[in-house]
Amino acid sequence: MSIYDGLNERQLEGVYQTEGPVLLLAGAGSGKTRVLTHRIVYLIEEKNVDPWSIMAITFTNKAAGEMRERVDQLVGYGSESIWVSTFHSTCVRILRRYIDRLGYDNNFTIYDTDDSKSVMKEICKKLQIDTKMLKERAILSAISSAKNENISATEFALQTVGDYQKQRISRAYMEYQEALRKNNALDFDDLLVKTVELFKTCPEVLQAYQKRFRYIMVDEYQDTNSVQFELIRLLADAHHNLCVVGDDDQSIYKFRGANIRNILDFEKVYPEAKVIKLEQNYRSTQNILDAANAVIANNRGRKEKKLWTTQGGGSLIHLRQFDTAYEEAEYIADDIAHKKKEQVLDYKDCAVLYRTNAQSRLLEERFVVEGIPYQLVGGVNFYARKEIKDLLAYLKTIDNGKDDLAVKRIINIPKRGIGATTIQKVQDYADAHEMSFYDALCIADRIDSIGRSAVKLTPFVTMIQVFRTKVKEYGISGLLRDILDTTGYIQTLEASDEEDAKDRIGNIDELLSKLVAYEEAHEEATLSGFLEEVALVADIDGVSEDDNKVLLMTLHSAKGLEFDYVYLAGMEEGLFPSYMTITSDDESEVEEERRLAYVGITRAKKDLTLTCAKQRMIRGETQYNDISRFVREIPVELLDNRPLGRKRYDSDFSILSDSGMSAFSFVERYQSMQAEKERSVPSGLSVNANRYDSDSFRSLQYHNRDTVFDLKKPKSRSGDTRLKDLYGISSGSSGVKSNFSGVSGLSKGAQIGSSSLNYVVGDRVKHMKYGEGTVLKLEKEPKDYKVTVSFDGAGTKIMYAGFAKLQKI
DNA sequence: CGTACTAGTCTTTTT
DNA sequence: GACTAGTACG
Repeated sequence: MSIYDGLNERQLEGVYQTEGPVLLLAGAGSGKTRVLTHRIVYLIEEKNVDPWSIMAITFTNKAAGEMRERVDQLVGYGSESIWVSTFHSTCVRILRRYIDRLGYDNNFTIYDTDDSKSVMKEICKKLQIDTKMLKERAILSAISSAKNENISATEFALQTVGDYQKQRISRAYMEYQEALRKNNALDFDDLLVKTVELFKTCPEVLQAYQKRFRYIMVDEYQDTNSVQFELIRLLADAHHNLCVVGDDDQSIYKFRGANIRNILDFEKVYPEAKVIKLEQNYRSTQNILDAANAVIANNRGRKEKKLWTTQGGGSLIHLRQFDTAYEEAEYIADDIAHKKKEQVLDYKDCAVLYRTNAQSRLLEERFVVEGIPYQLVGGVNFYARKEIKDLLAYLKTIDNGKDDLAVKRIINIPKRGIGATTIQKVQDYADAHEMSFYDALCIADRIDSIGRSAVKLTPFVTMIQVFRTKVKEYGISGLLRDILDTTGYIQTLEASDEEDAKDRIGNIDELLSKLVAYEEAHEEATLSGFLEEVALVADIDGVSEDDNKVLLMTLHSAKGLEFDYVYLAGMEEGLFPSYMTITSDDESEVEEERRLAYVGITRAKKDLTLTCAKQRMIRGETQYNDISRFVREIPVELLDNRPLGRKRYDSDFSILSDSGMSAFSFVERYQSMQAEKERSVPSGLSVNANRYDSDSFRSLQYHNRDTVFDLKKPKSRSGDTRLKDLYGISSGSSGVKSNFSGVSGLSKGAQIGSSSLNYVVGDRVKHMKYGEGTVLKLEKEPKDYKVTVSFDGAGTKIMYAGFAKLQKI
């Protein structure tokens, strides 16, 4: 009995085809990881390939660890010398050795998005870029896109002729790279770009790696960007033993530069490539696969694939719609709790997936209430928290004095009475003498302009120096303890009346344990090593299968994972697909969302539940969204529309009714109701309303939370009576300003705004985010008008007129 | 120099 | 609604 017996013919083909370029088109759940691990085992055991000359690139550290583990189980030796890691980690490893050849120090620091933003902020100030017109974020994302295409600052500059905006970005790009170089720092994209640059400028380095890596494998190939492709191409150039594994239907990272052409055009770049399709699915039931196939079939320009399984149909896909997002969360929590009680499932078999991180809050609250253990993946990164960033900045300063950003972050934390003016003076001096900020600090007593403030700076510098000398004695965890003691960071936190001081201290404890764990795992635990690991962790990396917890995460984070029970929450137009993509001119954006839906559906092994809410609060705004088009793309016979066994859900909307009404008849009914409403509202009514200052507005929103709107039974009929008669406000032809009294209970009083409603029911209007739409309804609220608009792209929304800032068109 | 409050922005997804 | 940057004031 051989270890390859369990593989099907196609999979074996992928295992045995070790030489030359191979494209493994692997549908979801088709066992691609199995092929990859067995391929590695085959290379080592049957082909006597030295594990040292095998490189495998995965998408996350977690995947890398799992692959190594699996190979370990099969081979039992040598797996530790296989180079398995992510693109970013791979590059860091190479750059740590050779980046001095590009004029950086080998102990460079890695900047996260926050760090980059701080740098960019200063640059904008320096270049006098009005960040209202051109946001730091926008500049950074332009730079990032350029880097993903391997376009350097100099090359970028060449493409800007005649485009003023681009020229500004180009200047900023130049300055940004210069600042990073000065700080001896690289951002995420630089890790890739600089490695490619290194290979191109130092052929001997490239050759050394080419010689070493005789077999290269890349997982999740559909999500590689142009630089990553370039990197792989360079590395594989000597032996051409490149095996890429991916699924074009699961390409979901276009927004960060992934180039789907990499996988679609693989055969063009490598005409001799062997293409193997894996279509047999070992993960899900036929019903789930049918749903996934049906949804993804709506995309164009894909490599035709159809997943199949020998498993039976399985249970139908559950579809539930609720009045509010609260009820949605309640249902999911209840359902899991119920099934757990019945011993149908264990917590760890479940995952709740959603489109946006913001959706996690309600779910979390509900899980807490019901006492269901859960783990949240993503959201605010642990290492992005303030207290953690502070302490990391200490470590960075001690590790790399050139990192001005880190030094400036902590120089006055905890408070040392060093203010912005002093910092600016030191910076000016550093600029004038072309030295780092920290070096200028060291000689602060000799800088005239600083004067008496130097007394405050010297102890800081001394402290850092002492840390540097002591780190060798007590190791890195000892260093952190010393930092905490010496600075009194925790005491300061305790003394502050901040509510979450306890949480923060808890986080610090966690950081400390992470340091200890790092020391235990690495014989030569260095500060740089730890900081690097920290910079490159993905949220998902912290997830362990041993914990018996329900996982909550975004669809993006769920890629590559599988669960018996999957809940896809928030299946609503405008949320998923997001209004950004619906309103975009680029049609391919909705296709990317559809791929995301495909990823979500195919995570489920046994049971899939789709939920949505009629009403949902997003960024303080109540939205009413239609059921997602992706749900409608699922053949109705795959969906259950029966009520659950428990009474309380029977009253859920019509899809749950005994009448056997399907989701589609629900949608139809919903639409006809919309149309009905449109007809019943009088037209030709023009109203001038007042706008309120932000104070009154806040209370409006608050009020809004407690109000349950119901599209079926409008609370107030804006129907037959003219608004002005009803509410005693003057109305008239558009453009006439009017006051309206009778607003009470507002602390600052409702100021009479200058804007007015110049649209009426039936008018076409434009919204900043949702684009164009038709006004369906205007309702008077105590403090503002509630406007119902059916947007062409983004569905129907109810919003407050004062907030929505609708333009008549 | 430190604070407390205000106004503005925002997120769709992340190595 | 949540968070952050900016500002006015002590």
